[in-house]
Amino acid sequence: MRVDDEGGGARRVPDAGRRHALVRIAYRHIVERGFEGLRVREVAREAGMTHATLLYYFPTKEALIQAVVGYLAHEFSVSRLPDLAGADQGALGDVRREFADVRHRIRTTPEMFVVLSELAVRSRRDPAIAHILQALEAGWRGHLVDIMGRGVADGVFRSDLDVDAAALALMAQLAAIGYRVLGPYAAEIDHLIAQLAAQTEHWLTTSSAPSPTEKETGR
Amino acid sequence: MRVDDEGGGARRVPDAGRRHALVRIAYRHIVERGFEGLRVREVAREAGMTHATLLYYFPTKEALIQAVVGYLAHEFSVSRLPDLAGADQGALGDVRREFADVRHRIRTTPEMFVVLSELAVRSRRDPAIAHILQALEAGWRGHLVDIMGRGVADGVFRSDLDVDAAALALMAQLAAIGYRVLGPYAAEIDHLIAQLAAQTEHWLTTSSAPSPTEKETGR
Amino acid sequence: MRVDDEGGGARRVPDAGRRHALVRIAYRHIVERGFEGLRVREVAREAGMTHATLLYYFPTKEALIQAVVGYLAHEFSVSRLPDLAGADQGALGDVRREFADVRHRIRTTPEMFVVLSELAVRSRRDPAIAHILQALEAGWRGHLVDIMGRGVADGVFRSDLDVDAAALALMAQLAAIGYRVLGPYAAEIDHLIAQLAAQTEHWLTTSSAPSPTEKETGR
Amino acid sequence: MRVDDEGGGARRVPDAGRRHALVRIAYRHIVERGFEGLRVREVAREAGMTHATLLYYFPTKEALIQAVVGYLAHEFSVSRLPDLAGADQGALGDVRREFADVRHRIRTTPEMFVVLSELAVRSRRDPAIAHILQALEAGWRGHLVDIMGRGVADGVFRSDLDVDAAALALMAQLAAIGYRVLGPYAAEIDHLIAQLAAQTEHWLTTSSAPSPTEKETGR
DNA sequence: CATGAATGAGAATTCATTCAT
DNA sequence: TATGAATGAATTCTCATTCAT
Repeated sequence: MRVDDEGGGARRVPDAGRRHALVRIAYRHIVERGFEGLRVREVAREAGMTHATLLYYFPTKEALIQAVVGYLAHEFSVSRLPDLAGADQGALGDVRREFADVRHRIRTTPEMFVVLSELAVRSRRDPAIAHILQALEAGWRGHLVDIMGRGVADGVFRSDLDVDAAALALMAQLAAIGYRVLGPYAAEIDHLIAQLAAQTEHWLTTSSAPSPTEKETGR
Repeated sequence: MRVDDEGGGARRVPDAGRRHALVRIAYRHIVERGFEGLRVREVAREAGMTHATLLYYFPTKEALIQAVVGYLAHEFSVSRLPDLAGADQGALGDVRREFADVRHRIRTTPEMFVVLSELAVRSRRDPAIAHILQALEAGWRGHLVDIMGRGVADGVFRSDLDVDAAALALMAQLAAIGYRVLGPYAAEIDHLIAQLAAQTEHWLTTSSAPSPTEKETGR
Repeated sequence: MRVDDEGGGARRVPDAGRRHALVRIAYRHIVERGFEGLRVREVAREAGMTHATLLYYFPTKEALIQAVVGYLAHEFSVSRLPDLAGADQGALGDVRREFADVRHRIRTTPEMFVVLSELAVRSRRDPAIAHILQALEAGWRGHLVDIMGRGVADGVFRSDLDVDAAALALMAQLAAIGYRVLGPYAAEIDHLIAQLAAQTEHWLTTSSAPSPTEKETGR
Repeated sequence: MRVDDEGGGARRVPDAGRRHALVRIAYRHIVERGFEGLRVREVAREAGMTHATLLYYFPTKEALIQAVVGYLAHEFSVSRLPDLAGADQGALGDVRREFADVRHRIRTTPEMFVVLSELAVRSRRDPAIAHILQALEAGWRGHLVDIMGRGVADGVFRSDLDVDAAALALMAQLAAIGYRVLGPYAAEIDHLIAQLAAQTEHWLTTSSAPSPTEKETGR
């Protein structure tokens, strides 16, 4: 279980390296056993140290969790589809890309959504987590609002689009897709994404003729 | 703290009453502190008994949790909007009703969604919960597929509608709404519902030819 | 597991009957799970009553155990080989009969030895049990001393026999046979009995020529 | 897991020492209160630590018990009478030595028999204990068979001796002596030992012909 | 007689955390 | 840095016993 790795060079792994290793292990543990199943002893052992040493790097379990959350936030932002070289796709392309992104994430790093939902649940009781999650969402939302605004400005989206509402709806749908990774419908994820993408696109690109239905949903 | 409660008769409710009270208290605790924060001692104390007595009613903590899950499932099914007396609403009306239902639930029993998401997270590790949740979703999905099929048959929905995909998408959207109860966007829930409802309706009722023409038939 | 037995006659089993049933069940439980595994609830359930009712018959678990001990003592005394009609066997016959008895008991009611050894262990901490066991042994020992005395008087046994020591040794050997029921040598019990019987008889019936070895065992 | 134990140095005995101390205390507790009376809290307290610390050394109560059993097995094998320097005693001497051993053990470490009988009772439900006990007995039995065989080969024991049966009988007798430590006849142990030794020797050394003649060869 | 309900006094075990070295 | 040792606070669960009805 020891990690004697590095051969000759600088003898000991510097602070950051060990910390990072611990965070990644903790991350994986949360994926596998959930938040309530996270044990500092286990994480430490897997990292080749005792729990006492782990608590040297992270003075408290909470601190470790915070680091995991930070790690997740970072991973989330770098896990988008690599940019299609240069080409500007326009607002519609950007929306499509959002769906493509979520599909890409589900394919490459599905555990991310597992942690994300654990986090979402936990955020209700943990303000620190709530704060980070909120920041994440706020940034994303702004991004979507931008896209919507651009789409309207470019005449690609319907002129009467409620930019905020559309962004909100898109975000909710994309999130909903992520939550499905967990459930028994994982196999149908691609269908779901295609369907939601089609519906969204259809809505966004329909010309403005106002249908009377839109305002009457509730009873 | 005693719960000599309800009923009209005279005798003490011997079993079911106490059990039910315990389940409701446990339910509330899960809402407030999450699954991992559920403590039999706390629940028992709040019910005016010792934890030993609680374990008399529920031989194990797990049994209590199962009862809570059962309670939730039941509550979920009875928490729909009361039926609009007799009147058949048609498929479109049924879809609208789904959105209305979710809004109604969010207004009257928002905690339900809290427990539901705790459950969803927990179901990944607890087969018993996974099973119940799955049954719940399967039933719901069948219901939505029915609606979609009826809508197509009645000519109210587009003739080329992918019934299964549409149901799946609708379910995801409705769930997405529920998940939002937790987050910081609670205030915008109504907007979100309206938007998703509009988009969905728009998609469903568009005639097959990708023309901008919209036809509205439902009442 | 219910014990609805008796058909029409006197409706309820009188005190003694129920008590006896409970004792027998408890006895069996001790055989199967040992003293520390005895649970009043289990015994009661098997008797078709609640533990509260059992504690009505036996005010305390200890009282139930005492009753079991009494039952055992009684069973032990009636479990001897049925008398060989009338015929007086003489002292040697009596000794043989002791060995035959122990073999008979092992064949017919081996559990008795299980309980007996549980009891023996427990008697070290429970004076009440110790007392009963002691009475049992004292009676038995007296019986053996009688036999030995008679054997010497009749000239069947060696004239220099230490009656007390011989009785003590015989008792110890017979008990040792019983203890073997538990262990892995159960299959060899018959050999063991035969061997010990032969050795004992040989000793008892050897003529008195005093061998110098007898006094030099210890170092 | 470190084993820096005692040598001569200065350091505190880090691991083995404490563990050993705990085992000895537990051993004593079993002697005094039996297996069912063993409480980790008590043992820990007596060792000057909290029960949590004890469970640091022995992750489970069962582990502690196993250690006690191991300790007993070890103690049992070293508790024999110290060898009479060099001198070969012959088979008869070996048999005598067995009796002398049991007397020695009863004098110096009578508790051993207490634990042994607790163990014997418990072994019926605990395969781990059964296994150890069995190994102990098997080894002992082999030893006795050896002695018997040698005795016959050397012409010291009767030529028609059933070596296996005699060993079995001897083992049972020696065990019988041990069991007596518990009971109220402790005072007579020496008589018992002498008597059984005499009977055994008498049997072993009688010449084959069922004649009353006795021949003594051993020193 | 009989019982359902309630309870208290433990029991073992878990786990994050502290601390001297 | 790193760790072994120690701990306390909590947690679930067990079980004999009590008691009102």
